[in-house]
Amino acid sequence: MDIHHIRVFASVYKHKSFSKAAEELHLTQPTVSDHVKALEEELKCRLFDRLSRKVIPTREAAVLIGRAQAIIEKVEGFKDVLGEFRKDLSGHLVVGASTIPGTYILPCLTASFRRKYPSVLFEIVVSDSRAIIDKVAGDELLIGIVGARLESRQVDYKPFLDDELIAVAPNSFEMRKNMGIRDIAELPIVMREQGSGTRREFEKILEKEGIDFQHLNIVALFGSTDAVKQAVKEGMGISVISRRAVKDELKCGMLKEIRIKDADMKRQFYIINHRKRTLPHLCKMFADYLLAGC
Amino acid sequence: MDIHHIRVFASVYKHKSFSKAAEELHLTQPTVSDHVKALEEELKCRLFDRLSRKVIPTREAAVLIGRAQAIIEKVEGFKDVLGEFRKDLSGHLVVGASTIPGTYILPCLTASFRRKYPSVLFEIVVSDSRAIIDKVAGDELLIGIVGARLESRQVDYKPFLDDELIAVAPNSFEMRKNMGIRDIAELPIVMREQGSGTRREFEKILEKEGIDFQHLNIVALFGSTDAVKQAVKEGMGISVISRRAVKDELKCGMLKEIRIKDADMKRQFYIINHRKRTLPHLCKMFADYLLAGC
DNA sequence: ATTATTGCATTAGGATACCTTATTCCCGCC
DNA sequence: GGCGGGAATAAGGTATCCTAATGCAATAAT
Repeated sequence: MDIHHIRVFASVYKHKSFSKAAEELHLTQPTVSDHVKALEEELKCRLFDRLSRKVIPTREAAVLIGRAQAIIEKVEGFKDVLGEFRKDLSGHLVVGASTIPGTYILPCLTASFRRKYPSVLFEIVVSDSRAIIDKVAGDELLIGIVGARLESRQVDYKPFLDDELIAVAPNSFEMRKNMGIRDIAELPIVMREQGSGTRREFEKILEKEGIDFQHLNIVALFGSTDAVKQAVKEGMGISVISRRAVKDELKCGMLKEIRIKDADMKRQFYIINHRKRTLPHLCKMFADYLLAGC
Repeated sequence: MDIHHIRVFASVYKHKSFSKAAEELHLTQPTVSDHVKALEEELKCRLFDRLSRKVIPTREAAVLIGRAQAIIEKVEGFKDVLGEFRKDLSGHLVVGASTIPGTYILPCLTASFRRKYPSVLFEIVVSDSRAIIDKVAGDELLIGIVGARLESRQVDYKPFLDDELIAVAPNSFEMRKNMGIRDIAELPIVMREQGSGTRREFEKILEKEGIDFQHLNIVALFGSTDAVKQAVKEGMGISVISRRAVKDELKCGMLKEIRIKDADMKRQFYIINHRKRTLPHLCKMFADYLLAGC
């Protein structure tokens, strides 16, 4: 019982002719004969009386034609269901983000996306990079934006925006000229916790310069970027932090940047997703929107 | 886009497994893989994420599954529609019949059929054999019961009941012993019209005996059997008529039978239908009921 | 770590169903 | 009786579908 047979049956019924049906379906007349015959054998009942000049459907055919048309319609519509679904850009979109992207990047980007697609409801889950990566690897989150690239074979990283780490000090700090990375390492430092992408990038920079992280003069660890900023403002020490996080403070003079002459402090943000999972349409649209530069 | 593909898709969705689906559908796992792949290519979207140990439907699959199940259900039901239809033995059943069957046979048989299937509405069209045969040949009637076999390549005859023509005379008639067919031919005769099966059978009998119908002493022609009977009772002459038509009159002595020693006056009734048309189910059931001896 | 186990993908082969062309058959119509 | 329209039949090629065997990746077990 194939959809083909049903299609042929319906066409013959419509035209009351095998050859007309063949024409409509771009088949030959013998093929149509064959399919009708196959259906008749399967149903164990004659569907058409083939008179010399005309073809007359039997009562059974008349009973079946409605059902046949319904089936054809449904099958035709099968593809279209997807089209409808794709057009409908609304729904609940959960995005994981590490601290910097979640706090200083996504609020702006989600706002602009929502201006384009107003019926989208965003939920931004903010945590540190390690936690977001784990959640994506573990299928708890479908998409995430993080500031570090940690080993995980489950996760696919796509470079997103550039960022730069800078060293910041309290406004009272007396800046020397031409400070290098090794000078920084001598100062008292306030840092984020272990899983932080910012911290990890800083560790990598130190490593490249041959400086052991253990030997830093770390005076406090905080679970949030804001806490770090507050601590620096209070004069606990300096910190190394995303330029994006302290843009406002630098502008109004609450913090000052320590320019470092010898280290490349650039870093990347990444859009991440599970390597094997297909993103739902809305999710994919958002990712593409971000990657295309919004 | 084949029904097969959809069936496989639905099964994989149900079991979240290609191999379980293969088992359910009595296919092999590669076949299932192939079909899913074909569907995915046709729809240009991934339907399942194949993780190592589990298969997870994508959002698109979730959207399609409802439609898929609806299609499958409809296709499964396609055959059953016929079953339902066949069970329903009710409706309007038009049967053509020549005079004798229509008057003396069908009333009894339709009554017994209706005791079995009470929701059938009979309509018996009575005319002479020629007219009924023409209507069946011309698709005006689907089924008929007649007392003569006339040439028509459109019509299929199935022998039904036996009948016997007998000669009847008014009660006042003075019977001689050992009357033969040639004696009958001498008497004044009352007859049915040209198209009558009874008349035609009588002509055939005469012909076999070498008697020319033109030489009969015909005194009246009537359009109905009852009229003939009345005429005989009134003493207009004798007649040759179906035994079934005069059963009651013979019993209560209103007519008397003239026994004829030398002629075989047996004849057949036939159930007829168009050679090329398929009978609707109710019609076929009734024909089978009659042919099976009720 | 190494080795099973599970589960999907891939490949090659053979059977089957499908479609086509050519031809025949049937019936109604000149 | 010959003609013509329309379906059935026959024969052949091809695409499809299925099986069996193998590959490959991710767990789970030793």
